[in-house]
Amino acid sequence: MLINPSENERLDPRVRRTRSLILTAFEALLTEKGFEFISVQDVTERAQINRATFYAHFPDKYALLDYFISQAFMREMEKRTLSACHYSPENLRSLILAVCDFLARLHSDCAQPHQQFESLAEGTIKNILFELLSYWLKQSGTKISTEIPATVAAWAIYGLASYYSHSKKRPALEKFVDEALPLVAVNLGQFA
Amino acid sequence: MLINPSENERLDPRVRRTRSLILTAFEALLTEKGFEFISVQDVTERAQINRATFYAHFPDKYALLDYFISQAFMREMEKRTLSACHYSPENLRSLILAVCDFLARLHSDCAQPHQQFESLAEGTIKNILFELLSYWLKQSGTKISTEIPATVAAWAIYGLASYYSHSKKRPALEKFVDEALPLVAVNLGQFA
DNA sequence: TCAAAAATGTTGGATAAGCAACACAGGAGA
DNA sequence: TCTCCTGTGTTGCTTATCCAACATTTTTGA
Repeated sequence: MLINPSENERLDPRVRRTRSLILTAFEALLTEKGFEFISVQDVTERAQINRATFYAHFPDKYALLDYFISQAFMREMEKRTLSACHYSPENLRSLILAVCDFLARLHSDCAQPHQQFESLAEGTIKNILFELLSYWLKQSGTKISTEIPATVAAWAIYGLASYYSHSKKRPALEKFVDEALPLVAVNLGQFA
Repeated sequence: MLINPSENERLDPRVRRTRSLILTAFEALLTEKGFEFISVQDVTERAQINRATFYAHFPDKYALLDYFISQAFMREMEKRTLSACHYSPENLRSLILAVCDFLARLHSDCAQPHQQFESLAEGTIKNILFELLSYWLKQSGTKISTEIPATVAAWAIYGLASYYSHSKKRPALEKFVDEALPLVAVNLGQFA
């Protein structure tokens, strides 16, 4: 529901190709040097596209990062079949697992994740989480506004994942999540 | 000399990309099914380009095969530094080795190399050989026309490679070439 | 043998990508 | 300070690609 697969398919093939070239180049550069050291020129040279073409798709490199994170995160959620779903404790558990996993991998894949990079990623991911949780809650036909509980849960989940992915010696993921799950579930369960 | 590297670089980036997409798709299809079973649609679908775009580059799939073989063969010759060169017995030996190698690999990489495929490839490769040998002979400033000796040698070399690549149990390549070399060398040596 | 389906080439008009040039902003170094 | 250099956005114009539609052939299979 968050992703519209047909939208992507009915896009002009040239647009699809260009975006994909940009994303691939950007991903490679992220593993090589920090986000702050990547210039638009770097990306366009690596992607073998014209610089003007880049600006036809993204206002600047920050928008590209946002798009990159969104794509990667949503693809991950799709893979775990969480996007077209509803609330349940099991689904919530899978979701938290997925976010922890994603964030941990993001940090290990990207060279020197710096402050700027982190906070941009955080905003993007929390937005998607908020949308997803709102969707879940609306599915269960609650009469109350979903905004508050979705916000609380989105922040809580991201906080857990951030804590997990930054821990020096990461605890066993499953155990960590099982311990944290009830705290988030109690906030959502009463609305769903 | 046979290849003009700058020509490829000053090409429109979109053209380079499209050709490369077509070649990659075609190569993959060749390993999967025989040339005769590959349609233009197959290629354009795999390459994710419009069918009309294909026809803007190649008149039909036979022209594509020609281009494909030329590219691959010339790249192979470039790699062995035979293209910008002159005649000498050692160079001739390397050349024969390269052709045998190329043809043998071509036959093992492509699914069911059929009659049509073979004769098209043969024509393309012999043309390139002819150009290369002519260039070699002209380098040595001979006064006599290079056409006859270049033709004889091109056919002889291709014949050797064809024989080699079709033999049931292929003899040791080096030994095979060393045995054949003098026969070709005697035809070229007197003109260079 | 015949009709349906699939592949081939071609066309005109729409659109994305490329290019060269520009003004501008920041940083490095003399 | 001044200049040089590199990166940023933007623009008008050109060109390659896309698309939908069409008439033909070729293949299929009933």
